[in-house]
Amino acid sequence: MLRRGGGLGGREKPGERTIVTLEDVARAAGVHYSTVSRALDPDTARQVSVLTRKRVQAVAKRMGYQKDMVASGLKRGRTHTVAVVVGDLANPNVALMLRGMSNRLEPAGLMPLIVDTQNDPARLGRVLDHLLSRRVDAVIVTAARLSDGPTLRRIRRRGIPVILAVQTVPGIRLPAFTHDDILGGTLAAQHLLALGHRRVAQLRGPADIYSCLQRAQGFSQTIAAAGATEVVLRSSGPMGTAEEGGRLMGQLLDSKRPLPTGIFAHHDLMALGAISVAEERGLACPRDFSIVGYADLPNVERMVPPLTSISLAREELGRLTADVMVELLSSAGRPPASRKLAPTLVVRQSTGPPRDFR
Amino acid sequence: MLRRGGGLGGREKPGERTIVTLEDVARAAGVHYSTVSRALDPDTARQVSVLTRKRVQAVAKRMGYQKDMVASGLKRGRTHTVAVVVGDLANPNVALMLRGMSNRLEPAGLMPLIVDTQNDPARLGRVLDHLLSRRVDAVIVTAARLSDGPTLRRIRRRGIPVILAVQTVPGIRLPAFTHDDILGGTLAAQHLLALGHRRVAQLRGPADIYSCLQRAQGFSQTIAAAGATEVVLRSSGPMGTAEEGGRLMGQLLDSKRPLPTGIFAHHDLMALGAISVAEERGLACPRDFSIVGYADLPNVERMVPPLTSISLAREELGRLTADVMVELLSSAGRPPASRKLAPTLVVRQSTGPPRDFR
DNA sequence: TACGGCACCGCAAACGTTTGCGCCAGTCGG
DNA sequence: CCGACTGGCGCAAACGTTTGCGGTGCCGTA
Repeated sequence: MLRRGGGLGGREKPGERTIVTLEDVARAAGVHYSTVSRALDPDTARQVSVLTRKRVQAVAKRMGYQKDMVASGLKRGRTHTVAVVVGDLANPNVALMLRGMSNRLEPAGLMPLIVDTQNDPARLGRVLDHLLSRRVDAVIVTAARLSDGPTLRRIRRRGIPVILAVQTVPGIRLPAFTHDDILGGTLAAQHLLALGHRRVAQLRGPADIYSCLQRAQGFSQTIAAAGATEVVLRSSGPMGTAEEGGRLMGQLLDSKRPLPTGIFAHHDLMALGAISVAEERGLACPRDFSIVGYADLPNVERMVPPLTSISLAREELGRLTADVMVELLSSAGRPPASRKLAPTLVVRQSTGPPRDFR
Repeated sequence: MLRRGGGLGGREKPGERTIVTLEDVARAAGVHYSTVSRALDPDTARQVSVLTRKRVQAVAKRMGYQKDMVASGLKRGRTHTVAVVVGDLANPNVALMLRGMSNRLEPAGLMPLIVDTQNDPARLGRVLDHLLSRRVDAVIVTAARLSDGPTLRRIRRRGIPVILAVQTVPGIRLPAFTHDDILGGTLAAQHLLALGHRRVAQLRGPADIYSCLQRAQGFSQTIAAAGATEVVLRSSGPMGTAEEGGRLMGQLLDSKRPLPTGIFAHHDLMALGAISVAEERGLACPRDFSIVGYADLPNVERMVPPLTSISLAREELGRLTADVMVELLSSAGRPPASRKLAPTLVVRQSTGPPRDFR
């Protein structure tokens, strides 16, 4: 029985923290500790006779032995740990995806190491270096910006599996699991067109986020194909805040052109911010303009008005990514293929037929 | 230079994953690897002459050496890792607190291991065992239920520091950082009383969550002291869902007694669910009844009606807890004292003066 | 009886780092 | 000029696990 000092958590007693090692179990069971190691690992258990195996397992259980994953990690070079880099933990989108991911990683014995870059691209490199020094088995990056290509390639050269989720970077040779944002933009456009809108606006998210480019592309090309006119407002600030949405809406209202009747915001919060600003100026949604959001945030159906939005399967995306990672780490297999999840349009009350009023 | 196989992340090349060890650096610098170890650790750097120290540091940097935290952890018995057990990652309350916590732990070189019990009390024990086998330096439990006392005591006996956050358990000898929920309940009651409500109801959260008991206590005793009458509805389901709130509101409306004019819900979502159900029956808030929520969820001010709520300093609580943990782990100090953060009342439009209507 | 084969188990070397100990060459005081 | 001391560094033993290798016994067959 080995004792370590140092710990205290409310009471102070010298030399608490006793940990049971293989050797302790071995002594108690009257075998060599290598035998204990074999008896307790399902993969090698058949190398020891049924008799001693049972005995060792019983003793181990009685003594409360638990494998030291740190020592095991050092020896095997596998820590059963995967780094998950997120842009903002408090983003409900991210949180839901993490939940889906955790639910699949944990049963497989993999522990996610969740780190938050706080949407600061500069932190990605530092954070990844730190994670590598912790010898993570793999990395999942959910917050890749367009400028992160070099950093991602550098990590890949370290030889550990890297998977992208939610966000990807064009031209990078890494498996990516994302939402089909072109489709998302297309759905938004089709919905507005079907309602009869011919003059639309787009409130774009940051230009260094690929999914925003995709949303824009899907939307714009569908609008253009229908021969409708579109005005584009570009956000420069952080991703999807109500303030940004309000600011862009303000710009739209300040312009001399007639207000578009249909608006596509790249994020629900942007849509909500836009609605607030419009209401301050006496415009009502959906009476004076329709707006469709993106990401389908929780409780957005309880807002006023309940927001028509593009719904993303976030937990599902997390689960999918995790499943692929588990598969990749267990069977040393071929690199997995990227996949896109189809978003769906959820129609609520922020959209309706246009009413020309100017 | 040491090579390990196995990794692949999109490309397959045998024997990538090269990692630079102390020995590699030592060879390149012409010293023993123990000297390298000392030269690179600020605490021991003065044991090596300035000359070789500079040289070793330069070589290490040039070769891209990074300390293997796994090996270091094994040797030192300190993994610079703290377990953070949460009840539900996707809960915005939790996510914000985690953000606050991460922001303070990471600069101190501590990595949070976030695990989600999915509000399943039975998982707490298993999850903690797993974390202990990963040799975490400390544990922060943010999801303690009343029934978790024995499990928590068991972990504490393992000798590593345990701190409670958000939720605590009465009578346990562990430092806890929580919101002052008695005060929260009191504030809600005072607000309703000040508006003139004399007949109030309380939609309680689960009975095995201490903070709900505290909210109830603060509310009820304030109401009673004012001589007003209160009816209590008890939730049996999971914590703070809109469905639970709606169900309890239904019970309230079904009872023969006149509807209380002021309602205190133990969670914003419960309040929202209650409002929905009431509206289905033709009652409007705040015209027919006032309601005050709890936790002040993000965007709740954009709901209809904007919810009067008890606001909690979530990020602050996370930061505070993390700061204490950092202090506790660095200077092997005395056990820290518990602290309570004061919530505040945020008045919006779901509360107003009563209007007797039956 | 001899011997190949096999099942079971012990031995010891790793994995990469930390650290007590001890050696060596200086330096300084006596 | 000698002893004690000290700064700088190497040596090697840990930390707890995994695992190739080799050594026992035992069985079966020749």
